[in-house]
Amino acid sequence: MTSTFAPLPETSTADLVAERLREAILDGTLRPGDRLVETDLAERFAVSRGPVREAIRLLAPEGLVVLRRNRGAVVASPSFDDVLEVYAVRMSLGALALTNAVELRAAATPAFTDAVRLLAPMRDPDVQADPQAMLEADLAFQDAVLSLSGLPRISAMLEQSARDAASFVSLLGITYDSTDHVALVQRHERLLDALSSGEPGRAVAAWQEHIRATVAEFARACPDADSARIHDHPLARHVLDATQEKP
Amino acid sequence: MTSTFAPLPETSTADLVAERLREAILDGTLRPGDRLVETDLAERFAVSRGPVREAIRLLAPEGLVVLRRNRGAVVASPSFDDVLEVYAVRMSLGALALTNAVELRAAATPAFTDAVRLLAPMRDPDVQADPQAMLEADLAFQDAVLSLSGLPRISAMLEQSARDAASFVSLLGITYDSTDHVALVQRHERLLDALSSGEPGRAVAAWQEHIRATVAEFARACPDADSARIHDHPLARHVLDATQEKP
DNA sequence: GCACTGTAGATTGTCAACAATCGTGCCAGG
DNA sequence: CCTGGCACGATTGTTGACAATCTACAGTGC
Repeated sequence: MTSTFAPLPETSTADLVAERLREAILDGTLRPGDRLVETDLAERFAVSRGPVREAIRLLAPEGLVVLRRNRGAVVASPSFDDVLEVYAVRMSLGALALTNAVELRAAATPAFTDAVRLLAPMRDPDVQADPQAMLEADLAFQDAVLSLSGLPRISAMLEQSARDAASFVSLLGITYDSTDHVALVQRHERLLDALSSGEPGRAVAAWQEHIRATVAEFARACPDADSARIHDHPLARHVLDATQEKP
Repeated sequence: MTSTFAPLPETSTADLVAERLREAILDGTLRPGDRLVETDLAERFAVSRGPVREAIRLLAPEGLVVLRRNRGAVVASPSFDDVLEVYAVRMSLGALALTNAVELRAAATPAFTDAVRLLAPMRDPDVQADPQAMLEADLAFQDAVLSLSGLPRISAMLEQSARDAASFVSLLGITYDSTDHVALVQRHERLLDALSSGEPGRAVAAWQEHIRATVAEFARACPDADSARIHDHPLARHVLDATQEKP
């Protein structure tokens, strides 16, 4: 195993608290609008207010909570417009990343093999049965593929947008019941094929198709967005129509 | 003025300290690799370590400092690769934002008039003589134009990337001596014209041309990047060549 | 002379108490 | 009945002290 002697994770108490809070928000224990009271959380986690405060400040730039001076923090309440924006960013930067990956001949690298391997869990029925696990496997795969770009900053932004997207699932009350896992895996396979082909255009097209399908699924499952009005949003053209404008 | 009754700035001590540190980094008082010792800073600003610590944590996600557990924070040392990445993001998301702005008929809004007004300071010889002031005026104008998209998240990301770009100027030791201010203002004017024309393609093209010129200027002035090797970087095609790939 | 271990000083991580601020409910006045 | 001021409780903002950790340097054994 190459990762056995990798640098240890640098986890402070604040990081641990932040991680717990993230989980609580993502699994629905904490719901949009809920207040995060430093004193309460400090008592529950059996630490002082310092690390808790730091943890909350850590979640703010991630978009999971919103801070208001002297009034504490509350769990964020995103709208469907946010979903469209995040996926528009994802489509745009993803295209950039994948083009770069192709130009780097990423398909021939060990990192590519690792990415291919990450698709395996998504075919596992046990994983498919657990929405949370499925979501995490999906995220891990997409992060790995997009990291093939060799662009650290852009990869980090894409990972952030992936976490945003994941948080929308719980914050908007998406129900994952009959999601078509097979189609999802197939889209990922097509993406890998396109990367192997060495044609940037094919990779970008596969990516855009994936985003389009994901947003469409979101729109169907999201109680907030009545499907009729979605197409009024200017961004809908970008993230729902397969064809994109040319410069 | 529309902003007279905007919400008051919610400035805590930590925000003030962060602002001072930002200035210190941006004007070169603090240089890449310099350590930020909480005790020292607390004493200088005449506050306790708490707010200083929080301020440093605030600068970390902005990319101005890097944190290492139990070892404090140091001022970031970006490379020219970072410049290319940031401008690639800027080109990509800017195209998205401007397309949206055109589709919203932004040219007919008061916000557009405000943006036009922001160009005036950049023609002022006094401002042009002060690189710092010129940079800020440029940033304010670009932020205003890109905000016409009506996409809050994407506008925020673009503002962040603009701050990143500004920080590179000092962190990479760019010398601003003979920058062609006239050409810069002309590019901005062309961008406004394109927005008024109502053709998304023209706005995007003007934007890409602006990014291309900016990066080229960066490459010329940056002592770190020997111009010969820049074009080896895969991103160079995107941010230096005017033509972009089609999906 | 070299590699390793142990200690000292500096610095960060954490804590608990104090001060400042906000929201709520009550009460007087119109 | 509604409006405006006031006090109280709850919560955040800030502080200084203590504990844990890191880096550098000196000392020990080979």
